[in-house]
Amino acid sequence: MAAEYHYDPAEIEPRWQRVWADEGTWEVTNDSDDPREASYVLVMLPYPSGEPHIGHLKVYSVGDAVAHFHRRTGRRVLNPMGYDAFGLPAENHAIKTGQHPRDSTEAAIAEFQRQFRQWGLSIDWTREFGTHEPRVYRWTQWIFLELFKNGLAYQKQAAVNWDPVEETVLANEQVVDGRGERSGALVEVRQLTQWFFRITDYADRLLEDLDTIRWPEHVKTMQRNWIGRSTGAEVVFRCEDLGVDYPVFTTRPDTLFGATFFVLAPEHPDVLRLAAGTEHEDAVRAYVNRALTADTQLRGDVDKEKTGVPLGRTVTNPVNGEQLPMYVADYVLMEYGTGAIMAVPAHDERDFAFAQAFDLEVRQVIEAPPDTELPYAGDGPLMNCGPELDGKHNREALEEILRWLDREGKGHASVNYRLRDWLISRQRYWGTPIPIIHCPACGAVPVPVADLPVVLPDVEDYKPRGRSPLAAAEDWVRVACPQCGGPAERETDTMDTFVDSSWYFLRYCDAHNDEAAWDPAAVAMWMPVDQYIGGVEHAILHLMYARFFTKALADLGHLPPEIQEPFAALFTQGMILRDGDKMSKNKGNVVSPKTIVERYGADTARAYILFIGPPDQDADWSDSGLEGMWRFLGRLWRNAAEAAAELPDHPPPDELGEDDERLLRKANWAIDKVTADMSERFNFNTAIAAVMELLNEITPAKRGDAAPGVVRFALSTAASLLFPFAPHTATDAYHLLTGERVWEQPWPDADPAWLESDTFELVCQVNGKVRDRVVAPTSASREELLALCRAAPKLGSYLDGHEVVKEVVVPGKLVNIVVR
RNA sequence: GCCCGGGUGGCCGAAUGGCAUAGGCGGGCGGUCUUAAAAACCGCUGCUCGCAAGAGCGUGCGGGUUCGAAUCCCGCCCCGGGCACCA
Repeated sequence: MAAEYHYDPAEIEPRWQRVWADEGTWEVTNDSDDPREASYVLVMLPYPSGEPHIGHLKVYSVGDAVAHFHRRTGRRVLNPMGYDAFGLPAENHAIKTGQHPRDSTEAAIAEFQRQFRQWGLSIDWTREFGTHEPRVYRWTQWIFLELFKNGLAYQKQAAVNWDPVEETVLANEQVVDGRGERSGALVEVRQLTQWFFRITDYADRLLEDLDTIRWPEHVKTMQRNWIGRSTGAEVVFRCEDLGVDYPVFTTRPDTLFGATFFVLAPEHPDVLRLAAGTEHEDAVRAYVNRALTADTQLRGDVDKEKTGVPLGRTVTNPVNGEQLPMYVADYVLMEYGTGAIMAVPAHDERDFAFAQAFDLEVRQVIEAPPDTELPYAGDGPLMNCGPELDGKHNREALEEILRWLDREGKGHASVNYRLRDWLISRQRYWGTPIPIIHCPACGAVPVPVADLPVVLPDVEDYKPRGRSPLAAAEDWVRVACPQCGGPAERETDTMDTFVDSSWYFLRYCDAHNDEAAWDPAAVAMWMPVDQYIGGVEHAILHLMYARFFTKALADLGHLPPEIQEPFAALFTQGMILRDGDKMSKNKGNVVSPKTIVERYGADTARAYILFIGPPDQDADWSDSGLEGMWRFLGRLWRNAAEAAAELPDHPPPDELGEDDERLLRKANWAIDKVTADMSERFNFNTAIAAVMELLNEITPAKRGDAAPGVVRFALSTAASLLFPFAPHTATDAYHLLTGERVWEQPWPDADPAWLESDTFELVCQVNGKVRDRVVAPTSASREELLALCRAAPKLGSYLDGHEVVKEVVVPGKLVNIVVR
């Protein structure tokens, strides 16, 4: 090919980006007269720090491919961008350098904006915002107040997770294996008064509605496990000495007759009172002190030996009146159930371990299969439960016992959840201020909506000192109570940044509204998000919180009631690794998108990252793989440029030759393949491979005598199909060939006539092994196919002298002759 | 321990009951261009045996179902992820 056709992305890419920017090509209005179907394609908003990394390049390449495909298949697409701008890294940076977090964050945002434009992303930039802008967090505060006024935001004193490094409390979801998610520091338990959102009210709906959304199954499973719904019963055990009732939660009321002891958590408020005056008082006090100060990580270890101390008291088993000895032990958790359990060592592993350690009775009440050792947690007929129950299947007996407990007032059916309320206050500076005023006379008073936003004041010292840095802004803190006018103080904690990201997708629908957080009509037009894309690391935190917000806001009448879920479909993309390792500055194995885009152009980078493998899986970065994509895009563009310049622009001839037909068939096959890969799954890698195959057929060496019009059609089809992955190169190639703008063209339709052929290659098998291939007419009957196969040249020696046992014919594919 | 994924040429991967290895990368061989080399571009290339024609082998391991298995079933091994004293 002539050398004068030189692929130059440095010239091509900015040229088209300018057209898109000048014409506002990717902007959409909220005009409800637009007849096209609305499609909301959203990638999780980035946390702006430093500059974009390779993960950003991947996730936005995926999002952009989906957005382009939706547009060209006739939908009008909302594809917005914003920044999750509050958060600890910027604040920690401020502590170190004194630079205001706003300044470092906005510098990062500027760099993200610059690179996103360089990547040619098809974003509607008119809707852009950062969550740190007062015009935005004003409405974050408004949502807080709506939740507060409706009892969904509340303050309580509770044992909370304190991160000693970040010097703030954390939500349960942000504690992983007993350590702060960000800092990695062992979390301490502190009794503090904090703000919570009542997400537990929504546990059942969060669980049930998982069935209504198209999310990866493993993400749904993680959410189900996190919600952790268990059904069972609350049963009351009475301590006669003190005259106090102790309810327990159990999933196995059918094993009540097997209870042989009773355990309270060390944090249980009655522990010391129960032990008082008994011989165990000192031992109990010592045990409780040790348990409360011990490392929460160690305490949670499954393999840890069971420890505990007797309380010297008993409780009455309601079903048989037996007196069960009471213990305090740290394997019982205060946060779950009632902080007390009935122990059934024969049928629970943990109770069994404790009984072994303390030499307590193990009473079997459910028959186990032969050769099964205790503890046995499975089902079976009851035993040792008295004549009325013995022999009954435990599941049946469970219902009966429940009815009996209910009748006697000793218990009732009950449901428990692992999910806890969402702790949202943070003793940190760089976040949305909680719009509450504490008045000695009136209590916690909401800031009047007219006074929003409560603007984050500037402070000198960002370092948290066990309280929020905002507490130092005394002029800001001191304020008149909106209710009584008396002296009062502002709440100085800020909100968890996950609050900001729990509603940002609603704001995109109506980003410039100064009268309200959004116009319900705008939200009704776009929501729910048709395709959400992001990292699987948000499977619980962000994705659960956003679902909760959506349901709560719908309940409060701020969203159309039918919008119960924010994200109708979710795609989670895998990570880009280097030599099998995560990229990190420490390891020095970071690939910078900036370097790649500068050297090869955005299209090579974007298309390569989509071609590297299935996008939901982790993939290993390869520099030479990137070179391969560079060669492919160059080849496509040069072929297009050459054809545009040198082949006459005639329509395909009426009389098609063999090469014309082959090329037309391949082009239509590629249309069909790419369309299926894009609409049914996210198979960008195989879609791009199909365009490569098509191009391989078009190159001058392969195309033979194909007519110019056919070559031009095949090339422009290749460019058209490649557009979602390499928009600049595809646009330029298409424009050279046709003079048209590819993004204004509808997605190509495969012509069914070219998807089929008059003949096919019949595979001829003997005993399941391929022995020959012959050309067969597509219309051939079973008998004709069999005859063709028997006549295949290489089959003779396999059939001669053998008895034919069976013949299998698969039309369009193969014939298998079974011989003996 | 429990629950999900996954294991295919030298490497990334394609194929979800019917031609194993599409597409890409790398190496090798050959070619075009060049005085020559490099670069670029084009072609061939799973393994073993064979001069060749060809034959055999081949999807983590062992069994099974089937005319036919990478694909379905049973039992293992290994890797990744999630959960884990939640009664």
